[in-house]
Amino acid sequence: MDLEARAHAEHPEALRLWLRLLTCTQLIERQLRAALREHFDTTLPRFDLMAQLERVPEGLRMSELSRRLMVTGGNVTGLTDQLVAEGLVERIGVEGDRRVWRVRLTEAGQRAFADMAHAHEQWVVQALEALTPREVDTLHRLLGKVKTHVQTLQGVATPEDIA
Amino acid sequence: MDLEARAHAEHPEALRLWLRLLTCTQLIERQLRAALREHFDTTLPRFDLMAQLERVPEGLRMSELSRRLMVTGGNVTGLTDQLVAEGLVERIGVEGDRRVWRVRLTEAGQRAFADMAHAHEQWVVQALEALTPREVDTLHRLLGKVKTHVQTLQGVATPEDIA
DNA sequence: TATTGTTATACTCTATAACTATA
DNA sequence: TATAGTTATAGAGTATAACAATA
Repeated sequence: MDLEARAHAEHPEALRLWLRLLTCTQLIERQLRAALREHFDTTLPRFDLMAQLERVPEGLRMSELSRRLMVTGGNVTGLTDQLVAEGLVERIGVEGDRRVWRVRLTEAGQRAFADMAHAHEQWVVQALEALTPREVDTLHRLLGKVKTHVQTLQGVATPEDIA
Repeated sequence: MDLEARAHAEHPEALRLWLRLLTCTQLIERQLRAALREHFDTTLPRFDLMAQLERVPEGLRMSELSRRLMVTGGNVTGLTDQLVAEGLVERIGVEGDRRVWRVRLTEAGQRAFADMAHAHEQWVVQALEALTPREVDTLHRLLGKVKTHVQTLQGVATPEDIA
């Protein structure tokens, strides 16, 4: 358990920070995946897709889901197909452009998501409970700088990006 | 590009922090994967395996690599096989126990890793260049608290964990 | 012609479990 | 019997590219 081994060289502080960032994220993500699997028989990408829909009751088109989840269109089709088969989301035609779908949570999907989101939140809170509220704030702010910079580097340009 | 959508509920600060942590890590990791692929035709797990070996010239046994990389044994066998086929690492028998191997970098592997590590470091430095040295320090320290706590929760208990 | 979404396919990464060979 | 490592297999998760329908 020490992924933090890639350190060496001229900027050891930056490298060490990156490796610690990666380790923390992996530890928490692994736990969340396992817990979602165990308690709700679902996966993180499916949870994320539902989380996007939960914020937009009227639904999102496939291309918008693809952009927000940062995955290609084919994957969104696959995830959506699964969730439709389970009755958690539905595709609704958009009048005026018959190529486009709005995807939205069904009522069952809303109920299921509420349960999952509640448990998910508790797992996250537990993982981060070593930090004081002030430290949570500081971390959030500093990571915000990193996020903005990296997005600029990668030319993502998402003014409508929230949080 | 806004994975940071799962927020809501009773502890929105913790959730927001987790989602930002995840977004930052994914953005950087994606870029590193793409760059390793493009410039060195390799992958992050292979790079990580070589990074572990670079610190231990005499080599590590398969089980130790498995522990350090946080993946199961079968995966280490597969990664090692690939790297052996390319002449970057070698398996050496251990006298006294014929079940055990020491895996270590070959000379070619050392040279290849030095190149990759140098480029890798520059990519990381660039991703984190929005932070002052002091902020890098703060982030590293706060994430250290998270890491320790999560490892305790998961019962990992790794006193020999470095960094 | 361009765009939206789907299909087909393949590759990386990972886990589990059965297996071989030593101890 | 227990341990070190391997093999076999399966399933996420993701990407690319060709495709159909519609604009």
